[in-house]
Amino acid sequence: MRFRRVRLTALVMSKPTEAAPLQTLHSAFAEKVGAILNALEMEGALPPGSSRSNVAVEPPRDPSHGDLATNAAMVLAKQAKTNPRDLAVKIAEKLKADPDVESAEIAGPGFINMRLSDAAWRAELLAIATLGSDYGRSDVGDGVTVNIEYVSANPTGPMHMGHCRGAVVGDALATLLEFAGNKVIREYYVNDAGSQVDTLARSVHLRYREALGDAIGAIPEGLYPGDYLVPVGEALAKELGERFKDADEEHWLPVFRAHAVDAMMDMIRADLALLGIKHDVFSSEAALQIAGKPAEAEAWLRQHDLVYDGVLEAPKGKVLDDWEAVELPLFRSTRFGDDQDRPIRKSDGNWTYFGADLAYHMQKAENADALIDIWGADHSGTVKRIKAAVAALAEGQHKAIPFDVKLVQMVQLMRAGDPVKMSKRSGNFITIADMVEEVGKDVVRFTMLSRKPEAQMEFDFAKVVEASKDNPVFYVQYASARIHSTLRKGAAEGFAPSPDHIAALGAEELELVKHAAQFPRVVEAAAHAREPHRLAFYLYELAGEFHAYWNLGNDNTLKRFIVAQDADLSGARLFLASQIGQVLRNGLALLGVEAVEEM
RNA sequence: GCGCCCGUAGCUCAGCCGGAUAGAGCACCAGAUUCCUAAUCUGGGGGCCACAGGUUCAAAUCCUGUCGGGCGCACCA
Repeated sequence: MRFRRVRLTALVMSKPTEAAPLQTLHSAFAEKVGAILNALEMEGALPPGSSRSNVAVEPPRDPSHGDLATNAAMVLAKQAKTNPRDLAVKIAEKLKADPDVESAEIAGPGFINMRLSDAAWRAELLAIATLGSDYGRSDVGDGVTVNIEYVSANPTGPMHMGHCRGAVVGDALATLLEFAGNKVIREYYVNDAGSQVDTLARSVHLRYREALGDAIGAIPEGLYPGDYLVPVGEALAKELGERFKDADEEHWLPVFRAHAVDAMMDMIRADLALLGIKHDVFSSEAALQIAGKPAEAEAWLRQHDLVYDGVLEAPKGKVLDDWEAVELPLFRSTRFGDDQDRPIRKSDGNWTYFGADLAYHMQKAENADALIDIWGADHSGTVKRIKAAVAALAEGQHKAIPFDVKLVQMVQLMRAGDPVKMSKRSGNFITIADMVEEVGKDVVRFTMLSRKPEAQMEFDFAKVVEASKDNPVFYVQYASARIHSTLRKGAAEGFAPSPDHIAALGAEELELVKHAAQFPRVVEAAAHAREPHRLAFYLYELAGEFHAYWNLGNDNTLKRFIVAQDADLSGARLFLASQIGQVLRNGLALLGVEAVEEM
């Protein structure tokens, strides 16, 4: 497999080699190449300050080319006014002087292929053991505080399937970025100010009357019919008595709205907990408005001539009978790449969703260096305006506010090949609680993370519980289970994992180490790309390598982890097994999936 | 009509800030179980990376256009 390249510039500048408790073999080599290029600059073979932004040190696609390869000579030849191969010779010479480098050969148009010494790989195996659950942890995030807003489902009902993917992706991304050296704020935006929470309050009021003995009949069109509101109504009946039973709506609406939202958020938090998801901050849209944030934002934007009063054109390509031209306060999002300026207030004076959201993003930017929103693909149309808002803020404050909106595509639920029908109106939909109960948290999480989020996916209840390699989560967990089973058996027979004789590990075992040693690179690449699914694929491959090695023992008992007649070798192999298990565990932890010890 | 995402093996998908002969699983074919868990492994066939141009020493990857699929396009949320 291939890995995203590690940029030398960042690594070389970061810190001297001697400290580096987080240093792993691959980052060490990126630095070594950087040091060599520095030396060549001193010698005059390279112009000083040459741009290295395209220099990569990475495992070659074809393993027969060696353990590591660099394209440095090809990238820098032009700047050095020489040809790639001549420059490659100079770089390779210096690489060969490194004791960890067994060979450095020039190949193709100017690649330098390195083979590392077995000792270097054994040292990496020890590093895994030493770092333990910190193996793979990185400081590339440089302590930058990232606010990740995800889920943010409307507080009108339980979490259902539509929320699931974004929830899992956001959570895994948060964990990943933390591991990669960022400070992370996990935030949930509670949309408790719109008309839909009024609808919710009315629906709950109905259930409240029902609990007090009124015959409510069928739930009227336009209200939420779901049974989940029954206990909310009952609780309110108990708490408030008959006080609001026959009162006018204006009297009870605020009370019921607040109670209903609280009850829904409790339910949502419980649903999220089933998936192992916990947010740091819940921000209320209503509170934001009460605090006057949108008004502040508007004033600030008007000052900067970014909000003006204007009239929108009628939408094209779509016929609206009730459309009429109205003057509204508009944000100049077209100045930042949007197709149309966007209203921040409605004609009734209330804030639009966007108007509040704009202020909300400004609030988030007060406490974070970078922002990430995880949204469902059905909100793709609003990405440009919110990006415009953040861009305007950044411009006004003369600072960069990196901002990413990740769109996760819909999940098509299937059951043995047939689509599962859901209808929200009838209150008949599959909730996250249903899903977790049916297939388990680990399956839901791993499956959601085993596809890139911007691609549509199917989730087939029948397939995801299959206990076979067709199902990646089982495949990876099975590797973990096998490792623990071996360690248990070893312990029972008096063999303990030990680093003392890892010199006994041969080429086949070191192949496994080489794969495990990719983990820190994968973490950095996944964090950089903000794509946790890369971890899932990596773990699947590592598990595959492990299963392949395991099966060598079927044909040849001397290749098992436990070789009864050789305690030293057994200790070394069990040590290897336990470190592979460590890497699997570290990777699964980033995905929020348990590394099982038994299946 | 416009915007965003996607198009890679028969199927499901990786790979995409350019790098060496494009990968995996499923399915199909042929094998491995006196076993530390066969819930596994080994081997095989299978590709115009949607299409057409462009940039480059080098394009599945970047740019432009076309076609196909999904999502969205009122002051809703």
